[in-house]
Amino acid sequence: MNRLNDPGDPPESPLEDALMRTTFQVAGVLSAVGAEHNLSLTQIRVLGILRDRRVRVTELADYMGLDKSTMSGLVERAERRGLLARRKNPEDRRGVDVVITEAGLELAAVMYARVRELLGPAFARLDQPQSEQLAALLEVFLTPPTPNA
Amino acid sequence: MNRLNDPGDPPESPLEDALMRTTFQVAGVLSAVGAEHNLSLTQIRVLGILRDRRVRVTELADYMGLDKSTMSGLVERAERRGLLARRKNPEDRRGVDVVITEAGLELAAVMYARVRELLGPAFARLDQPQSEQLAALLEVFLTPPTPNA
DNA sequence: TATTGTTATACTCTATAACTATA
DNA sequence: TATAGTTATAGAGTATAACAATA
Repeated sequence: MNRLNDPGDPPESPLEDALMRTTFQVAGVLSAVGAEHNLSLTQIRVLGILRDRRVRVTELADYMGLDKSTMSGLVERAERRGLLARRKNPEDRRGVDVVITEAGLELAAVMYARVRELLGPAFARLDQPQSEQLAALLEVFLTPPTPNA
Repeated sequence: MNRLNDPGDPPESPLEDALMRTTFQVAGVLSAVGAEHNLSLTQIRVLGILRDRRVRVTELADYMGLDKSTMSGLVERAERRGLLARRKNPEDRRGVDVVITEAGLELAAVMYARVRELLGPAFARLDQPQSEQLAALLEVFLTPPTPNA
């Protein structure tokens, strides 16, 4: 919006601006839903990733851009709550696989349904062709880098 | 368009899916850029908001969906680093306004430029009409609720 | 009485460094 | 030697509860 210092500071484009606001809005909804279940945004993402995958601790840490020690703690606390479990990796005896439990799956389903509910009004402002187009454009935007949950 | 409880766990729509991934991607870039300067995503957002506004502690907390005590701590740590400052509110002697400093503005500019740099390749995959269309569709999506930074 | 902001407390999240057990 | 994971530590982020100052 405003540019107090100009040097090498290109004005934000409408797209950049909209993208930032969208990010904070969606992240805000995710955080709010997580808070209803005492889960952080990070934990929500972990559950989301593990819904259909069994991954090793380090793999998960790299995937999310966190240190392995951070992931150790995240897994430990989620395991204590019965949402995840650790399994020995059958091929590498150093390795630990992380899997989601039934309770974890159920909680993930509840939360993602709630996210859909909260985001519903925003989605409702787009008609079918617009939704498809937005999804398609976001896919282009996302294409190669950083696969996410 | 929204499926609340459909016990069979409604499949995510392509749009929902793309939106989640976009959120985590952009948030990831913001976090990474913040990490280069020892700033959290939250602090980045605070700086972003204060770039063109002077707001009270509680107002800022409500705006970001955080408790006022949390905001107190955030402001305190950012102030200690010289990025923000507290000012007495002239109209209400209980009130404290938070303002960004010159150093804070400079750091914000540096970080947002870096974000643009990192997101550049993704933007580059969209031609001009596509960029405009994506921005327009996101605006529709964002329209009424939760104003953000 | 109600509101504004801070502080005390108790967690979670996070990275760094050091450690172990494998490989 | 190198990698996988854990633990110890320290600091930031977060909410709840209690508080002082002001309204």
